[in-house]
Amino acid sequence: MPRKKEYDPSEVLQKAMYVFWQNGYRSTSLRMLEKELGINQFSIYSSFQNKHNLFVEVLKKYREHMREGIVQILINSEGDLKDIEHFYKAFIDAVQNGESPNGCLVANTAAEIGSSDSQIHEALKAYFGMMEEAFYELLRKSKAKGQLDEDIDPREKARYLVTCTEGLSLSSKVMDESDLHSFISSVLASLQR
Amino acid sequence: MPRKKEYDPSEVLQKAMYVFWQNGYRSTSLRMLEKELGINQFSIYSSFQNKHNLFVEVLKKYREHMREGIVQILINSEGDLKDIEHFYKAFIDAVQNGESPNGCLVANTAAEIGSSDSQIHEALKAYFGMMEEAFYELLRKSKAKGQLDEDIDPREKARYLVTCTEGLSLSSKVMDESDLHSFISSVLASLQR
DNA sequence: CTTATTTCTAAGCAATCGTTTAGTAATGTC
DNA sequence: GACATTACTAAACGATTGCTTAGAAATAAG
Repeated sequence: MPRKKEYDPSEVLQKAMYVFWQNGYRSTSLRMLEKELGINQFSIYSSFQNKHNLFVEVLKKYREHMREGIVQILINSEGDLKDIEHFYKAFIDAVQNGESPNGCLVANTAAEIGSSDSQIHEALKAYFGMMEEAFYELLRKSKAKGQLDEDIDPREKARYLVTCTEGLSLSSKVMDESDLHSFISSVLASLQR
Repeated sequence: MPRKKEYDPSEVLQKAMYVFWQNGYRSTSLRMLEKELGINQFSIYSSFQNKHNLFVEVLKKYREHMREGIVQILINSEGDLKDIEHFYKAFIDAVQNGESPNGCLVANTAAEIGSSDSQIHEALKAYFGMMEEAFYELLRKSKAKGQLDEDIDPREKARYLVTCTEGLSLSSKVMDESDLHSFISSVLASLQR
């Protein structure tokens, strides 16, 4: 009976992710989305309810995007600490070559919205949790191999590395590339004492 | 000849700083400023030209605010690495007790604006430079005292600590307090190997 | 072909945005 | 006290915001 959608909501969500990523939540207008997604405002509302809900969906999509992207470097690692360096360098590279056009979407959203919106806050925590697990598993394997000192707590260090990642995202907007690489060296050195 | 201003532009600037700090650049409207500053929109424009210029002035004010505030812990230090811990804890405390209501204004602005606006970008770099110098002088003294390892480059570590500060600001919006303190421990440990 | 259902286009809603302007009030000099 | 100069109030500017709606177009079952 019904008429078929002329667009794929999943594709549209991906495009929306990049628009929000580039401009931030509040500065992204429905007119911009309408234009970039190639669909009418009505269709956005019928598929995603409203701007806020669309953004929450975008944050979930971003988590998957990262998990299936450069975070694979951590997930596929067998516990070599060098892989943490590879991950950070891949992050900087993605920022520089335009793949991650505006740093980390979660870092930007944490700065913009923080904990004032519970749904968004939950999405941010979920992303942090995903990153923490990726780092934790790597550190755990590394410790099992004996590459990581016995007195180091992988859980604590995993959280430390998450915060360092967000710091790196911020600094990538202010410092030059050499400073960012030097930051990575410092972080790595703090694991290999 | 002229009529006198009924407000102190410096006081007004300080109030504006808190409004932008709380809400971010784009989400702060002139109606909000009008209300919080207690002066008319016309007066804002006659004293500060426009919203953008007011914000640039606010960023300069914020740098002074921080330098004369908790950054004094670093500046007054005689090279004890414990003072870095004191500084970070004071930062978290200020976030928690509402003194720094919304983390670090510079971190938030870096996430929101980044390098897309040259005047704002310059103000961010100036803030980073101020923080770097504060950390650098502390580390230099610490090295002179022999508290810091010989093979550590104070300049590199100072930049490392700046990025950690910004990361801490971001994480303070997502993680709980115990995680933040554990982050501080990890950062401190990375200096005292 | 008719009909029920859904999606589309495109216009429009009130509210708010940054900024400006017209007119009035206050000040100090002559 | 007249006059030039500045700061005030308050209204208004066009543009843009998130969101809604009226009506036409498309689909598939009967």
